[in-house]
Amino acid sequence: MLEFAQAEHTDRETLFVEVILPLAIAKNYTYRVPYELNDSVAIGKRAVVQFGKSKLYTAIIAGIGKQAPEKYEAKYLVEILDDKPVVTHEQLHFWYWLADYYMCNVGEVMSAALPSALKLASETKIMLNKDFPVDRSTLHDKEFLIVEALDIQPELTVSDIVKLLGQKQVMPILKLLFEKNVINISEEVSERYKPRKRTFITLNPFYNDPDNRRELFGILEKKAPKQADAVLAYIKLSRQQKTISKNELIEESGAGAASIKTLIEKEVFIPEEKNVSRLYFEEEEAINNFELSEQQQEALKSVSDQFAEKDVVLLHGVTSSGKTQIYIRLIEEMIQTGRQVLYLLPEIALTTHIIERLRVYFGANIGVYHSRFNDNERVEVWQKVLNNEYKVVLGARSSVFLPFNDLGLIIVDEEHETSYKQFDPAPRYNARDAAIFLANMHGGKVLLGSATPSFESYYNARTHKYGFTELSERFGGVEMPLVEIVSIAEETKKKTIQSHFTSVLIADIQQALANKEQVILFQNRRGYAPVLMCKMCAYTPKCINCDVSLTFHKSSGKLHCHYCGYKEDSPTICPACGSTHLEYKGFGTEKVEDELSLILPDARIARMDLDTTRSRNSLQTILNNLEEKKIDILVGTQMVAKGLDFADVTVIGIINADSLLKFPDYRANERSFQMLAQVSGRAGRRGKQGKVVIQTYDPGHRVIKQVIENDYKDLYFTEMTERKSFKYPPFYRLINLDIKHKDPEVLYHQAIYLAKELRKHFGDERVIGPQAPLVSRIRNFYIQSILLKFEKDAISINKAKTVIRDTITQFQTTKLSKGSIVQPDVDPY
DNA sequence: AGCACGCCGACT
DNA sequence: GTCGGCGTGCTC
Repeated sequence: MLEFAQAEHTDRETLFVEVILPLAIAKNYTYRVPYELNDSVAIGKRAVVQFGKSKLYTAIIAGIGKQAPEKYEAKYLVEILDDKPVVTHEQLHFWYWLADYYMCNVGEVMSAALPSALKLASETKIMLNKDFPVDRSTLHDKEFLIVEALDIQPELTVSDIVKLLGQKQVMPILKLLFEKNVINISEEVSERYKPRKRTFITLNPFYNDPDNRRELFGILEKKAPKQADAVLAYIKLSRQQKTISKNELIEESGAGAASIKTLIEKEVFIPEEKNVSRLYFEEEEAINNFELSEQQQEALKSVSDQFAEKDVVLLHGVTSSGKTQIYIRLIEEMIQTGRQVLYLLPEIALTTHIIERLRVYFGANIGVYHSRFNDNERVEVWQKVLNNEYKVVLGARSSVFLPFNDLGLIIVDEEHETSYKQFDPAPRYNARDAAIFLANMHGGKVLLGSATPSFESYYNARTHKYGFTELSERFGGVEMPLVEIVSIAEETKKKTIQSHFTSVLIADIQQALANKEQVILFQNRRGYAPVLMCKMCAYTPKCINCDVSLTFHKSSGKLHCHYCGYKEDSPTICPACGSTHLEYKGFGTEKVEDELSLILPDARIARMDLDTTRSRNSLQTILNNLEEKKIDILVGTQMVAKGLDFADVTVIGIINADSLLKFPDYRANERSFQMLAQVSGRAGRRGKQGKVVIQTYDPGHRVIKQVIENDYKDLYFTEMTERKSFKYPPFYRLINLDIKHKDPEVLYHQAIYLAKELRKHFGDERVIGPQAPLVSRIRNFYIQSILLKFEKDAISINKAKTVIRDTITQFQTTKLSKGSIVQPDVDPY
């Protein structure tokens, strides 16, 4: 990779640098260093270079050499932006590894890794930073000129500024302006992270004194009994919990918001706005009660012990078992040794106040890195990590790209979360896997934590590649929910089932509603009915692009394709035979919602799926309504399974578990299991016993049994190693490809050709497809993936990559295709 | 990623 | 006869 060694040099020599450009190009380019910059060049610094006819880019110096290139005349680099490298040698190593592993260009990795403010290019947009009004008299002439121009035209590109100043060297000026907070650089219009605020109430310490308090009551009881109630309620609540929100107080006391407001004005109550989260309640409790239980202590010790031998340990802890507390102890230990810690969380979890809590705990040592932070903030974190000012970084997947010097520990929380994998632009990396490589590079350790570990991590743990530790009890005496399996077949026979709801489920829902508790119903299909079928000729409308049956949506009255979004009007007569006997088969969330409202007309029912949450704030609104108890029953798809914790949800109903159980491949089965376990884990909190009702035609199904017994640890493993009846046995790897073409015919031929090539190299049994699985994966004019069978050491994924790479290159030269080929992506599962 | 070059269809 | 579509190839 780094072909040039760092050169010893004097002023007189001509130096050449090899730079990484933030573009999807296959190789690095060499530039000539002007004499006066000889002393400034260093690996990891940013250089501004002209690439192509007129474009300027910020590149990273990846190597320095003295040899002039033979085949071409190297251009001079324009300028060096940094005094000190902004990218470390380790990072460069990491970039190259990532590019190789995920089959993309280093430039693409660079693009993903650097905050955009560090990547000034000619088309980069410059704006005034409105948050920081700056005293303009302190600006130099040229800076002033830029600021004035921005007054007239709020958005300028770097090229505009080049024209404005009549000079090529503008980057250093812009860099300075950025550092002075005068300008913003290319801030994406993405939604800014808005923490959710809630008002908390504390009693003025003045009234902690018994005499003062008595006096207060004396006055209030006569003049304002409602206010007296509020104060009493506060005192009552303060015995049970540490923090009291305004809403809780209103509810407990029966006094109105006005009374509380008056008390605040009288300075009896002191309000405080705090960021709160609706997600991950367990974290709050975890950090408030900081005594490790016996089981936690054992788990902590077990993790530490295993780190002596293993680089990675999987911590499997059921929902609410208090994994966070173990993380905190480990972080503390690591900081004491002076090494850095990276705490990875899935995107959504980061909006929580776990950040706040950890700040309290670790002070200014902790940094947060988040895609919804703006660029100024991101660059700030970058610099502080580089300067070793942050010992702990809490971040989403992109924080694996931060310039760590000495990473001792990476915690990957909710290790199974798919949001760790980046899908859309290359590099299509999984931060969990990248983290393992990263830690390894630094000689650090990785702790993977999850209540429902991913298949592959479980496998690695069971084969002793990873260490393994378990937390099987909920923390703080919270009971596991009761799980009841109800046979749909039996209730149908006894005629006790109404629509899709068994008598057991209805009874539980009614009980919950009577107790003013809430219910979540899970149905893993959106829309009204997934299939429309002609009763006469069995015709079903299919998507013109994707060849899957179209789902009927009652809300739009149309048939939708859930793969590509194609829509058409729902026919009233069969297009094939003209019959009017069309039948909706199966059911989705829309139908569940519809029919439940007939059975329970008084219940307030809401639906949460992709259709109801598409618009900007709708998800927020639904969650708020649920929390404020404006919703009694929430019907939803997988969305309801993810991290939603509400104290008053006591009943979870799984309308039809079978839709989760009959998937043909292990990976889908893994997901079903996780889904069931995650949904079930939501029932009951804070002293309330939860209940899970699973409706199924197949009560004896293994997966269901495992859920009841909470014994899924063996499930994965047995599925992987023993069961032969699965269509795709273990050790198959899904290799994600990204071959694009507008003509599905061409794609089809490419798919077949690719499979043929792979067969030639790996033998018939190892390659699945192309006909069934591979071709069915052609969607939206992409070949998305191919399945390969990997038996332990039999073939390396690298060989497969090489073959795929070669074959795909051939596509461009053979008559097979005129299509453009996008970088393939190997999914390391 | 941009951008130029070049080869084919539909227009003032 | 040209304008403009995008397929292809190159950028140090």
